[in-house]
Amino acid sequence: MSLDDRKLAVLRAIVEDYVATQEPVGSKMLVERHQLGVSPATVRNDMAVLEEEGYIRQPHTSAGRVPTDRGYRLFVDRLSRVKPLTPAERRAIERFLVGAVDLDDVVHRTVRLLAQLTRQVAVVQYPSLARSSVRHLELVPISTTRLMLVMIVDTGRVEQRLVELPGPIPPDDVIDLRQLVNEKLVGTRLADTPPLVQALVDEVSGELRPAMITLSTVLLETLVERHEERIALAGTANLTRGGLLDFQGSLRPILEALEEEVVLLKLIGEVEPSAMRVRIGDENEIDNLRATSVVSTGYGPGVTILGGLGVVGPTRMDYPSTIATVRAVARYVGDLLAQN
Amino acid sequence: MSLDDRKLAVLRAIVEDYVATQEPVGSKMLVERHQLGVSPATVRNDMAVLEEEGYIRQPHTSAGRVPTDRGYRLFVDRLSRVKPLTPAERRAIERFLVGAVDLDDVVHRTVRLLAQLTRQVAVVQYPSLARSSVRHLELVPISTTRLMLVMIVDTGRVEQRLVELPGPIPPDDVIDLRQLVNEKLVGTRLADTPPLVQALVDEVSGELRPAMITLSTVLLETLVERHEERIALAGTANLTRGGLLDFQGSLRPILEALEEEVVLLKLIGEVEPSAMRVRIGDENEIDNLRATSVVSTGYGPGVTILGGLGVVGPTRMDYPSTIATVRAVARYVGDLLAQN
DNA sequence: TCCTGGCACTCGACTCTAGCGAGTGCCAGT
DNA sequence: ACTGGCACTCGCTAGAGTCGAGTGCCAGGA
Repeated sequence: MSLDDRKLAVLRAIVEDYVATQEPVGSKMLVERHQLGVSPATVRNDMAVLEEEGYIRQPHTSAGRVPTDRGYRLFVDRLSRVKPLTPAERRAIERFLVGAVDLDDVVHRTVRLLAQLTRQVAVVQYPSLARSSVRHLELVPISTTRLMLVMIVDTGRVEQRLVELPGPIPPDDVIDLRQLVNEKLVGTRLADTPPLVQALVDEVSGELRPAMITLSTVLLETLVERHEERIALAGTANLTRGGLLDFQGSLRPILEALEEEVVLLKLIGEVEPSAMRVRIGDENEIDNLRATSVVSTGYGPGVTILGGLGVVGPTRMDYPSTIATVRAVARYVGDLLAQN
Repeated sequence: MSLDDRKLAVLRAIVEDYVATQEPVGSKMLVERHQLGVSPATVRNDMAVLEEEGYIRQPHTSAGRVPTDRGYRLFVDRLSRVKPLTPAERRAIERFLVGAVDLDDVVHRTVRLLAQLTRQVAVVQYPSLARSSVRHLELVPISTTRLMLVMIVDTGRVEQRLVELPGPIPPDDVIDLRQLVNEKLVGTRLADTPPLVQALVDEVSGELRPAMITLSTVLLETLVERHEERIALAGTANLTRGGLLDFQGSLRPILEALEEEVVLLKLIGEVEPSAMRVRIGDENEIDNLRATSVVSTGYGPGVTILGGLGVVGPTRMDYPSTIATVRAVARYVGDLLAQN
């Protein structure tokens, strides 16, 4: 059975009112606040149908209705238009991000901005290494048997790792090594480097070889195995808004989930290019976040995706605004990084 | 009026019981659980005195007593011995920190370890730049007018900044610049570099000079002005332990405070070498943390201090254990970094 | 066929009262 | 100086009563 237009309008009204007031909404209130053109009794009948279909539910008999996850889903998919940002918000984004001096700074400012604008928990992934390319590799001798490998990628990220060599190595050899790896690897995307690193080892012979083998191991580790994804988080204090009404009293599982980088990456990491992803309540794979909704997207210059960002909040959130804000911030950050 | 031994014993018992049970403790319970050798009535008299002196208070007439901040202070200063760690804890520390591959890894593991052992919010400052010394400076050309400055310090931290040159610069000049700054600055403590940087500028003449001036500005900024302190945080979920009893229901101000790096630095930054600092409730300078206690200390190899670390929890915390754990972790991390 | 006004009913939220009991302060006695 | 006894306080809990928002259903009307 499909829902007619009025029923959809009723659902929309319920979602909007509930998001605004945070209280179950009844038929009378509804006709008062929205011009539905029908009587409360009619609305009640519609509500009964909506409830049967699983879009809304009653917290207890004889209280108003509350949207279910399914109701929010329908609302997001078919009943809402993305709200355009206010000029003030637009200005806030620019003001906040102008003047960032390095990548760390950009990411930190972004995550705080997002938390502030949406009044929710914001998550921003650093540009993913796998999708970046090598700009420069530096080898700094620490002692005769130890090097520090510093890798600079085109998004501005810098990774370092200690290399324990199998034996002492003269300074000149370090210079040779540096030149070799730079020649072969600079400019390539990190996802494409593993075979090149292998080729590099095969090419080298003589006394440099053992050092190169060790170095290549560390390189591969840095590039691929330990996927060095980094994440910034802000706005956890926003979880306490609305008292204990959201999240039925226990912030615990949510805070726990937000501390796991792996979990966060899962939340905002697997993004289809430039698409918004909205996960409502039970749709989340992570059990601890079944009481929340996650709005996320990828960012990057043009169609390239460097990383993900998004917000986590109560299922009872203002989806149109949140989606608009997340999208706008993602676009802005993407462009900003493109200027690099 | 000074307190006799029994009154102190009573205070100690009250603190211990309250920390354990989280409930106001009455005279009867007290004599049952601790061998005080006197009757409840006597204890009541002692309690009356302790209350008059401001060490304990009654939540309401005819409930048990609860320690005040002042009571905890006396307890920490004079009534408790630092509890030695259990072998299990000691093992946990080693197991957790062995196998850290780089500085980031060390800090992350440390902060999680600390949060887990104390079951509170843990804060760890990255080794302070000011107290480290330069190991290597690298200049990577990004374009003809842009360089990336990468500074590696002896604690393993790596900082990068973009340098916008006043005009194009040939590759050879970059090499000269690199050599110059490395010659002069490698090995010096960052706190001592500003005059050296100045001297460097004065020494250079010719076409290199404008580039060197810009570079020196960025260097000084990185070294001093933007004090690039970094902080890691973990265990915020522990704030929700004990339901809403601690922090009288509102985590908000605490979460807000913990999101401010400046605030965190103030908390654990200004440490006297190897001394433990305990701030109880109202003793905290930060208003949002007046309901919490902070246990912190510095860490570093030997007597050198590289940074601070500590935990934030309810005033009602197990001070002896917490202090022991914080101290042990600080020592261990200090030694670990010394091996670098 | 669809909508509406009316009506009886449900049930959570709030208020009020009474009783319980842990805990206290005080006092007289040892 | 300590103790046992006693009257008192007051938060907590349980139960009863009331209120009212909101519902489902039904009969009548467009």
